[in-house]
Amino acid sequence: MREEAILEAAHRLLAEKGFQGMTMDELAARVGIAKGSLYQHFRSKEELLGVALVSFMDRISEYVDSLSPAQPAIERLKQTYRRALHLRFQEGFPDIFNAKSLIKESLNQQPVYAAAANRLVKALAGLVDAAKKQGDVMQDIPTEVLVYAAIGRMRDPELDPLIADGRIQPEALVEMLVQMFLGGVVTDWQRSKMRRLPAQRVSTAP
Amino acid sequence: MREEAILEAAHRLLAEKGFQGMTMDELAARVGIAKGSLYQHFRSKEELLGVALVSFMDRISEYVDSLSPAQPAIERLKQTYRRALHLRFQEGFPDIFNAKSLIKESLNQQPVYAAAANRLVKALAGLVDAAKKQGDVMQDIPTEVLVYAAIGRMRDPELDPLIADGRIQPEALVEMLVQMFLGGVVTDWQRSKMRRLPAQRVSTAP
DNA sequence: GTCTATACACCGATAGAC
DNA sequence: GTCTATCGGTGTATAGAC
Repeated sequence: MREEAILEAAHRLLAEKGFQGMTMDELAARVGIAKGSLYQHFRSKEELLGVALVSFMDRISEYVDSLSPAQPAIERLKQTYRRALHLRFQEGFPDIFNAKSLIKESLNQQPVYAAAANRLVKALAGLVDAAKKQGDVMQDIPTEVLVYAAIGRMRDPELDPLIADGRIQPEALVEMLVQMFLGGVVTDWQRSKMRRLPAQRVSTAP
Repeated sequence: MREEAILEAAHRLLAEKGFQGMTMDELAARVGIAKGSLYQHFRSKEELLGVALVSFMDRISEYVDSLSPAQPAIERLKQTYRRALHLRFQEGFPDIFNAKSLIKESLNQQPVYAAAANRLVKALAGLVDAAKKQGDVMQDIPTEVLVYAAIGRMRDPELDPLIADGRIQPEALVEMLVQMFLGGVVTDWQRSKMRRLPAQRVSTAP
């Protein structure tokens, strides 16, 4: 399908340059069609962004759903994080949630986008909640904070210099990131000194 | 000084919309001067970006230098992270290192930018190395990976939805982020099961 | 559906008066 | 130095032929 080719090119371009940096000219050139033809498939650049993000988020949601529930949730969480990091280093990872962005409003007006975002957050929250119940994730950080932090860590654009300059291999970096996210950076001794956080509530989505 | 006002407005605008999204029209409007006048202080938008990032990075570097060396390095690291998070929630946190960006080259051609970036990385690396020597930070993650991860976590744009929707207070979130970055998210029991990483080397900067 | 051509708006940067 | 006015280039979107 032609639209799939457009979406894949858009996905890469979005990860590279962001929404503002991606131009319809360059996108058309990469796909190998005329710029005007893009508008036969998508009504606007913003709609194109929405559809591209949906297809990307669905890939992760489907991956979560594909994992066997027999596995401990913490393992599924770890696998999902690894999977997202591999996607990120292979193809890039677009800016899925950008609250302050100029385009947030137009994205939220696209029902398919809102649905896909909700599905992804729910899938990850399910993993986190299950891992908490199984005693593998700390209780004192609210699930929603963990979920958004996890999504942020899948993207982590600040790590690009290390990769781009060839100073570390992506495979090695993936395992370090897994350990940092799940286990933190301090030693056991130092960790035992950290005090528990007071219970905090996160209000539900508006 | 007029230039300080421009830089402060630019700093906020960059954090909100990024380099591409910031326009000289809007910047001039926020400062309250005409667009043409901007070019009396900065030769181009790219130069303006460079100077704005320098002043921002220097604030963090100076904060690190201001901390008493009598304190354990892990405490100084924690304080620096808290300080950066407060900056981030109050004023925003610009995209300091964006390797894939279109403007990376022009930034690296500005000696003041390269010097400030180097100073910031060195300051944080000093803290991390000292904390490692004092036995408070795990040895099996290279210092440079920790430094870039820390910078990324100071920015963490994916957390904005929680704040923007008023679902959690920034002060509460700061402490959660500190705990997550330093201590990770898993329980003690689960953490004891994580295997140590093989020793990895990160090659020096080119 | 795909193309070329073009309309229309915006943005970075400059010119020139005050 | 600051202003207004404007140039040149670029980007989104559309029109119309094939």
